[in-house]
Amino acid sequence: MIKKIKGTQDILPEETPQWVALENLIRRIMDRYNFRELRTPIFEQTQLFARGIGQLTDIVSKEMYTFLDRGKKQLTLKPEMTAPIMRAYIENKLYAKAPMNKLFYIAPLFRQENPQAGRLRQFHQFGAETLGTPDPLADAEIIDLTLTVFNEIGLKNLSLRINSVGDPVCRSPYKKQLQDYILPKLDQYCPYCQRRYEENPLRILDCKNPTCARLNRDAPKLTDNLCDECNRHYLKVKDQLKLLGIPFVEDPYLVRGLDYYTRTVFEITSDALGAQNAICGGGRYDLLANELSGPETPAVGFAAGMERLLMVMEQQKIQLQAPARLDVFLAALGENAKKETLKWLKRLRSEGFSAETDFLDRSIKAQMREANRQKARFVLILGDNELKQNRFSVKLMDKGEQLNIPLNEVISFLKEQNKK
RNA sequence: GUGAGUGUAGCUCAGUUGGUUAGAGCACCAGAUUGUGGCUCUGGGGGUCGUGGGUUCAAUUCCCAUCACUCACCCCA
Repeated sequence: MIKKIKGTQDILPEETPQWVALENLIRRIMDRYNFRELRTPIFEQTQLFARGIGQLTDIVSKEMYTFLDRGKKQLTLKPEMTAPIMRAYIENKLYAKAPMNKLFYIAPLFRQENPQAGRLRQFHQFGAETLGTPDPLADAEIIDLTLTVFNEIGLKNLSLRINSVGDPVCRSPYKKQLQDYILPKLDQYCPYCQRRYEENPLRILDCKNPTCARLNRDAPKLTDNLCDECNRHYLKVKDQLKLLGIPFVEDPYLVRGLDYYTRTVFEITSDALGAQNAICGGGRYDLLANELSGPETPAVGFAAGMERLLMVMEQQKIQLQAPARLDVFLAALGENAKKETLKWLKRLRSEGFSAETDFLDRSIKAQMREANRQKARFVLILGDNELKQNRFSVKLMDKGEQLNIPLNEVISFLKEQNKK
């Protein structure tokens, strides 16, 4: 048997309504916040991610699906959306059409990691990016937007953590300061942290190894060493969150994995998930456009994991949409009646009813069972008796009643019933 | 890449201290009700016990290997 690729999932018909409902809700809210959808190709030149996300990040160094096409071009299935959005923004010169662009996406992404609860090789994210302003109000709007989506879904027990990672001006002296603090105890840190020491000492701060966390307790904090501008920015973001009534926790150890972040970073986690408990992450990335040879474009955005959201929703028994119900099941008995079924189905469907019949030549009993299985509201029975009288037997499945309705009145009868 | 756990019916799982025809619940089909669903009752179909090898008179059970899945580490959505 040929099986699906490890870490991928079939989304079965019983699950798709929940997906579609979630997507619709996201689109409605994006519309209210005036973000517009941008769709980009499923693959890109590998260079885009290598330069945009950073060579040293886990995503680029070991998780990308990269391959050569027939022209020996190196391509990569997109592992995240911020770089492609920025590429499209630069390539299509959106900055020239408007001084500021608010964009959103819903897209499948690919990372070659070992799957586990809440982690897949093909997964889906939705997200939004505000391009073209350094204003802390934009940071706050992005955070408010994500929480609005989660609140309207009805999610409970989320927590928002925020931090500022500064900019190159304040980060490099701080890096040195941090390395000076760590160096005397470097041999006590875990092997991963020892490796991070040279390349990315900031990441040592959010190591979850208990020993490392203990050693980090008295480490200098970047938030205490921000330059004036970064500090003012961070204060304004926090002010706005307070004004909006959004509860948050400052986490000086929150350091996000991708290289392009500057200033604001944030993460939203749910206690309903396993080890992979982040449902949303984001922040400001003022330098990415430059990195990709575009015009200087301060930007802020977020990405949220759809599968993880759906997992939390399932745990919290949140159903965005009532399960689908069939309006009408047409049960036909005998050759003469069967000849008429498709014509009647077409009529019912053109009147807006969902309608189905039996294609397996089954008994009336089996057809009724099928109608019940599909939660049909009405069953129209057409047999020899009905044909003789030019009438349908109409069974109201919820009540168990059965009526006799002339053929030419059945549509208006069903419409009348529908109003109740 | 590393570690642990699990593979028995469509699904969830029992079970066999190695022994003839491998079980339950749910689901499916049929009958009780020969033109009527849900509830109930009765019956039925469906399994190379993940795969390959070894030990044995005999393996679904023990041993080895292998594959798949799951969870976790790293990191992330």
